[in-house]
Amino acid sequence: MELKNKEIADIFNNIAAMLGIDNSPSSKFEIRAYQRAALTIEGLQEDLGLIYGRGGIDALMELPGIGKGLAQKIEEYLKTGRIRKYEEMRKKYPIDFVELSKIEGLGAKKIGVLYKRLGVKDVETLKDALEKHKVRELAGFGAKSEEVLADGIKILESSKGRLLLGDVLPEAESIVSKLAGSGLAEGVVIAGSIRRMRETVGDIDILALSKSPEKVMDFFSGMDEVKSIISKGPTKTTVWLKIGTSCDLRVIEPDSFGAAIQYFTGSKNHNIGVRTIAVKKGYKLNEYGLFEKSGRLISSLNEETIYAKLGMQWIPPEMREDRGEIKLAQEHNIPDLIQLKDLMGDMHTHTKETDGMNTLEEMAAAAGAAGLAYFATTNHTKSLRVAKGMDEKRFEEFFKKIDSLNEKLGGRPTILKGAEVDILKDGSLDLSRAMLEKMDCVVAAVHSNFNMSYDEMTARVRKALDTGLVSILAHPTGRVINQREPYKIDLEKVAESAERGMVALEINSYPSRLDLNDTNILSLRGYNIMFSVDSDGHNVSHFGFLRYGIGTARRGWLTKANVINTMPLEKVRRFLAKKK
DNA sequence: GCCGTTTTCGGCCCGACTGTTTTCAGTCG
Repeated sequence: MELKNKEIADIFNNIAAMLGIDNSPSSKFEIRAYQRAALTIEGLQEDLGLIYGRGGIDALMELPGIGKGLAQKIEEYLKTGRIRKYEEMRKKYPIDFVELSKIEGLGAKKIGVLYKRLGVKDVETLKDALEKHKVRELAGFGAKSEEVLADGIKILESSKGRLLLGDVLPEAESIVSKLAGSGLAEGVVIAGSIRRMRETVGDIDILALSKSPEKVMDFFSGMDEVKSIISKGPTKTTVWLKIGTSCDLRVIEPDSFGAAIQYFTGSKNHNIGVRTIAVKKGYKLNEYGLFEKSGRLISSLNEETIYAKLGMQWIPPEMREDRGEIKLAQEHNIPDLIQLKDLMGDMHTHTKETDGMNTLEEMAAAAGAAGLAYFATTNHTKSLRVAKGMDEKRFEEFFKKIDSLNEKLGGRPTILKGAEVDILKDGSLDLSRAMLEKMDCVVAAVHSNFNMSYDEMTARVRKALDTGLVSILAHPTGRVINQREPYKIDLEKVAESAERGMVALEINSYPSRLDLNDTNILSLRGYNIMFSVDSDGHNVSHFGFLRYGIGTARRGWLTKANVINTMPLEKVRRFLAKKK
């Protein structure tokens, strides 16, 4: 997330917490408004400063849950670096709510009591109070509370925050398959942010259908993956996993499947939107079904019917972020999103010749096994010395190998000749024009001098695209999740060049990249540009990353027609040759 | 503080689990 966005979301969450302590009845909904806005901002990833720069207060007010009051507070923060109302409130409660709230079981009310009675304002002062056993003396707290809080602090300190989808999804699938194999459940599925294919995951949500919930919960809480049990009941159990995240299991009657999976998939703001529509129609929607006021069940078995009874089209999970999809579903204009099976090729892969782990032959076999009809090998170029980047001579040699292997394979799959050519500091490309013109697929990327100004970086990349030699711009923002911020670049200006020069923008499927991300893609909807969903595979297993890139493309509302590597080989060759 | 096919006031999603309680508030998702 963009840094400013996190700061503003934290401030809104802090304000919500402070309002929560004071407990006036009218503030109940004000609290919810601040929390909802914070959630919206946390999910944005596009910089609020950019949005504000584009359209001012009005652009901010278009964001769901942000009205005039909050838009003005965001403006104040962007301009002055502070929000006066917040600083006033901080004088009364100088507490780090955001940090303290991360402790399981600790919310605004309890934090307020701990502050007023014991002066607790951050994790350190809480630890001190716990060690002196002062917490158990407070009304509403006991010895057990001290134990739970101490455990919560340990978990918080060992937690790494949100984990990569690419790390968590395989773990979730393993848990699901064990639960399904137990014979205790009729069905087990993944819900939550994993089903929505968010790039990072805060916890794992699993839904099981069973008529003997207690047995399922016993099996689940006893699994090898589990480190400790946070709470356990017949319909809901939460555990902490050894991989460093929590996992919720909800067990539900098979008849309620549709209502349950809809509810547990979220997002929270999407559900609030859908439930509000239900209320307006005089219904009630919960995880057990859609009901009339009288309590009569209208629908519960599948998601499609529930959305239909609310006058909506079914909404793919990846779109359920309260970003306009509810209105679209009411108008029956939900796009037919791209699917993994639509991919016919992969335009960005590496081999042992540079920093890949496998030979060309091994990569070809793996691409074929992954169901691809073609793939481009795009090794690094000479300037990238750490990756043993290749010069013109080595590319000539390597391409001879491709010719002979292509002959041998007879198109199963077809290997395209390419390079991931460095865009140098001055915007020139790291191979000769003559060499690049010989290639089927030129992927260009920035791998150095990340700290340029907004204008310099934008000009650098546009200069490269404007050569007419580039087929695809790889990982266009350069961000690496939890490691490196995106470099400063004007994607709209880049999109102008891409549109003019028939350059596809990459959705890099590497789990730590996923670049462009969903919000980048959505922000470029006004441009007539194509995308390329690529693995950036460095070994044979990395073709499996493509599902994460497809998830991101779906979160960006893309269809098959927006993505070049859904085309059959001859058609994609025409695109690469820049012929319409 | 947000929001509008009940539109500028008067509503605002809904249920499970826990600990400390004797009927519920706080927390979470």
